[in-house]
Amino acid sequence: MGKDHNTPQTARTGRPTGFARADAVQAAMNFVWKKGFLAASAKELAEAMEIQRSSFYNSFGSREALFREVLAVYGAQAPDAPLRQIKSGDPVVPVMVSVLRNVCHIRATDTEARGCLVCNGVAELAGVDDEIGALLEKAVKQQVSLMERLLLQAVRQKEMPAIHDVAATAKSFVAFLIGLNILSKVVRNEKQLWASSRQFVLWLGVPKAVLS
Amino acid sequence: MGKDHNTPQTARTGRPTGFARADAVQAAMNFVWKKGFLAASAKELAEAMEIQRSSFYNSFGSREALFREVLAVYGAQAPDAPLRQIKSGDPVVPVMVSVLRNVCHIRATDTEARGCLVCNGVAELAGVDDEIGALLEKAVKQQVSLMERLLLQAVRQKEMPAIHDVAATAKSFVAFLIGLNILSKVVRNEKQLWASSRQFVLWLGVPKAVLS
DNA sequence: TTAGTTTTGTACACTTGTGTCCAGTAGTAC
DNA sequence: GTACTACTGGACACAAGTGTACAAAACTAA
Repeated sequence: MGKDHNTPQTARTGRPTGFARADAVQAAMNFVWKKGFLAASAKELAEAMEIQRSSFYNSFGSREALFREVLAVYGAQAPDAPLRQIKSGDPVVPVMVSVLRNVCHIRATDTEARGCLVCNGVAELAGVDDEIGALLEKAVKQQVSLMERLLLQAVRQKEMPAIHDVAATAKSFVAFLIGLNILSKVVRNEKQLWASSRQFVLWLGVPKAVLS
Repeated sequence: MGKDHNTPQTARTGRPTGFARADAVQAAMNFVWKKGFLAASAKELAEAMEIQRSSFYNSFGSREALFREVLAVYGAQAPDAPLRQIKSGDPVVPVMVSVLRNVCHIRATDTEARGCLVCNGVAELAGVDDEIGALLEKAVKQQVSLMERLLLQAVRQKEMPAIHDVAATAKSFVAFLIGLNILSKVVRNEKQLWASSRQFVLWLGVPKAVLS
């Protein structure tokens, strides 16, 4: 019958899978992160994951299906993930600041200078790929909505001064964050990246005291 | 003898080239802009340029050589080109503002939502491709240096208030510009893009009067 | 016209990648 | 042990792309 590709659970019968799915997805993520989505062929992906191409197709079905899993994993471990965990009532500004600081640190210490997988992906696939491209576009739009919510919350909680146009400020923040991630592929100095980011949050009206 | 690939001049003897080189480069640019550098095969490029593959290799030598010409053409017609024309003594802030406004306009009205060729290219090739990737990285670094020079000039000419850390501010500007270009592939509304950009230049300390 | 020069159409000999198929292998359930 | 099931290695038949080679074509100069 139709094979269950997206089956995280181990089947209770039959020959067991000869590899850990999570490890394989992680390996695929690292490969795509470096090479880009389109340039990563099924052959190369299978090699990077240390599995056969037949196992690749059997377990994941297609490159696109794997990419969806890769993006889910990336989203959970990306430096901006803490922003998505903020609940109503939680402090916002300290998280925003630490996320920015972390982006600078992680991007600058990545010896391969890969930047952000989502940012790279949007640059590569938005408007080109209907499946993964659309997924990435959605991620960016959600990031914008999230920032609108968080900025409103921060103002309401008196963590920062009033904002005239929250929608515009949210987009400025997302634009800066994307640009920072791309720029980090070229400017490899953490202090310099942080100096720019620090500047940016001060413009937002974040009190200097929050910057430790 | 070794063929002169990068020969813009028409040879004075032999069979004449059956196509206009500038048009072919323009067609290649539009193709790469949409598809990306790595995904553009010599075959597809030749088709897009409406020439034979043999003519392609004969006239340009390689994909990389063509890409270099493409980038030169792009650089001259990109919306941020006016920044590179500013001489010492020229006004800076009006140009900065009009460049940002133009980026918003051009990106939003591009029906293919291709964003910026250089930004896309950096996301795709920085740290991966030694030839074109390195060229793009250089372009970004030059943009940072240029902004340092222009910000200093603007302050000196009393077009904007003093800046504490010019290097950091220049990088913030470049990061925002890159991010804006990437974001424009997802946020397709010119007014929204401009609202964010307007916000950003106000943070820079540009007087509201300059924003017409 | 003839010689000299350069471009162009087509073909060649690869290399790389694709998705599928299936026998063989390695487990579980009874 | 005997079913039953699912994963794996290797092969297959294409499809696409690479860079080069070379004769025919198309021009200039003498």
